[in-house]
Amino acid sequence: MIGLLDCNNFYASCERAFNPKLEGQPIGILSNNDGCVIARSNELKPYVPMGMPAFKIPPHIKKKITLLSSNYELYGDMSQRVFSIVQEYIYDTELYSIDEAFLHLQNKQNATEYCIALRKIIHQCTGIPVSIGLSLTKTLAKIANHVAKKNTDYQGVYFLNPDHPAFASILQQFPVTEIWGIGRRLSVKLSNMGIQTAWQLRNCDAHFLGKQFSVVMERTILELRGIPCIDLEGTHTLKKNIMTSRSFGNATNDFHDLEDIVRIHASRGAEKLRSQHSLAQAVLVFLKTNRFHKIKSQYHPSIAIPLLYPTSDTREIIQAAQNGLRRIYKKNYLYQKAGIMMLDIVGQDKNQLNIFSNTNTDEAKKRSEILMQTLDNINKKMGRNKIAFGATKSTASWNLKRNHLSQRYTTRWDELPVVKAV
DNA sequence: TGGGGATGT
DNA sequence: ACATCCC
Repeated sequence: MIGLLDCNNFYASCERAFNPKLEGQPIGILSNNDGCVIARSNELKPYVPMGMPAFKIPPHIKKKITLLSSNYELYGDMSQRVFSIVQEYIYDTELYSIDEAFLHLQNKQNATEYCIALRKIIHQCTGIPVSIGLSLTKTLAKIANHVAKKNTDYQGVYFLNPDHPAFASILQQFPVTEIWGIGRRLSVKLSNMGIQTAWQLRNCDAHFLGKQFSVVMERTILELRGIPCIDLEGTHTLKKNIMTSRSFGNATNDFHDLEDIVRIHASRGAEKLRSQHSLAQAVLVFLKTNRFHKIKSQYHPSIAIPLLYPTSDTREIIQAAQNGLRRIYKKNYLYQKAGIMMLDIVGQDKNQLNIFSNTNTDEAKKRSEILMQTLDNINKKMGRNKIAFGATKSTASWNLKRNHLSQRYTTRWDELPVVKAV
């Protein structure tokens, strides 16, 4: 039995857990740089569609609602609290996103009751409401989760049983657009073929549509029939690419700004590599101008710099990234975004010696490992970027815009919630 | 007017 | 070296 646990309106619920005044209010959380609405409380949903840019919200609506900058430090910590409880009660879990986890439930008989109890504990300990969908496959568990959220009769847990008579009618009412793995583009194509509901897709020729679209489509159809094709992924599955990027608060064409930015992303990328015990064989650097400025000329360059040997050493990754930056930078453009990607990732055991390199001797390799480990340990203990390569002004104009940030209630001593006894 | 991925051509 | 698709 597969479960999908999903926190309800997660970001909004995190804000409410520490600010009860927001209870029952229409609130929205904004993306980085206070750009788009990326999370909404139920009360906001009728007024503001998902993903709407903040500047497009009509003023008379804006007056009546609360918009907050995203506070990932808070959400990340609350996420850990929720899932550490989940993992106390369920051994086999896959953390799928900041607010979702797939669960593998051994005992089919009492799964629903067990999940109802788990849900209560999570709410009691964290203040976060969650919904749990149960079924035979991940794709069906996702649908079950929608049912659990929509229908208040179920106490937040619903078991979608393919053998139950209700199964067909639930899938008949479920639009293809909302199926996990079917997005806007695909649902338009399916709609043109006359396929509009999950039930219709379930009854299609999986092999034929697999050829027409992709293996992903084929698996989705089989999963809709209750045949598991997508396993739970353990923490051991290595990422094949690692990207870190960010849009700027203000566009810039200053080369030194871009060097700072690329260095920060390269350091972060190297950290991510080390945290999954892998090495990259190439680093890709990219820049982007603002794609919404139709009039100004656009430039979206990228370049992949091969590394001499697989590495996760911050210094070498920074070197490569800055070489790449130098080669793609042109001063006549205003850049809005920059980032790096780690490519051709391999396991740490692939760190073979290279006879052509005097920086990859056994001795140098050991020293690099010790240095990086020390760096990671200090930053883990003292806070991200406590120790870094090169200094960066914290007032730089390209820094994130976050004008409506709430307190980081759970991770900063000076931002703890204050209780007043009257 | 977001960030992070996988996969296709 | 992109482009497309998805969450």
